[in-house]
Amino acid sequence: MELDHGLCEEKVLHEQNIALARAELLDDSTAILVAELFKILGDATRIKLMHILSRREMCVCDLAAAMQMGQSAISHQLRVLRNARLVKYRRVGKEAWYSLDDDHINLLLGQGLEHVGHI
Amino acid sequence: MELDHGLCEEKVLHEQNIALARAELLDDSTAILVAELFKILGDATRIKLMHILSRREMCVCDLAAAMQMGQSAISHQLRVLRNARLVKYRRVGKEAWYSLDDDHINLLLGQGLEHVGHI
DNA sequence: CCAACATATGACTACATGTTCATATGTTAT
DNA sequence: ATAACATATGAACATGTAGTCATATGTTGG
Repeated sequence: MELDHGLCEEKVLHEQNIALARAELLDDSTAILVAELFKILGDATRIKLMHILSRREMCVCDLAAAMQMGQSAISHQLRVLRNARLVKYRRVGKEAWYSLDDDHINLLLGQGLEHVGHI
Repeated sequence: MELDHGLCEEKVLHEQNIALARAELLDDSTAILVAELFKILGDATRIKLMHILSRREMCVCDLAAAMQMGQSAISHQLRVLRNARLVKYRRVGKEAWYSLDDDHINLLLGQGLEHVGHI
């Protein structure tokens, strides 16, 4: 990391911008939190899972069948979503029924779909 | 990928859920597009860059100075954002002034910040 | 208790990704 | 033309991640 490299030429104008940008800079922890949220949304499998779960509660085995993927892969991804509190689940006997944790996350998903023009 | 493993026990109930989920499944290309969008938002450096650019137009060298990072790293990240059409830039002499491409992306950023409770 | 089943998890592999270093490209002023 | 500067880019390296396989955990019915 090359910290103290010189500023640009037009010192007067640019230093003001730099100072302002620095003052308003997102602090590391916040940036990391937001990035981690988006990172979790940044996988097609998880997107599909969440899209399914936004419509109905499903158990792991059925999710695997619907997505035509192995149970283990689905389970691993559900753990990621669980850890990020994006999905919740309840146990019914040997089955685990998953659903979206709240509507806020559904809103984000919708915004994403809207942005790529598929809504 | 273990495609044809058996369904769960409660065939009747579950098969309906599976069929519905399959019918409403996001198609691959859409899921990948959305995932790629979120993936790009899934990095703290890019989040900070976009946060800065949501407030004011900045040139590469000043962004590097404000974020205390090397010019090359910033430039690489700006290219990622550029390719995803999340930022735009205009050349002024030797400088390149970057800004957010539109407000929609700013909305997504805000939603993310809101979700992690930092707004 | 035991067998069958649903889910979770650890280890491993293949692949993607962020930063750095060195260098190329392109612009301006002399 | 040349030097100084701002930006872009390629290669290399370190780290992270998604899926697979094998297996563990935990539940239900016999």
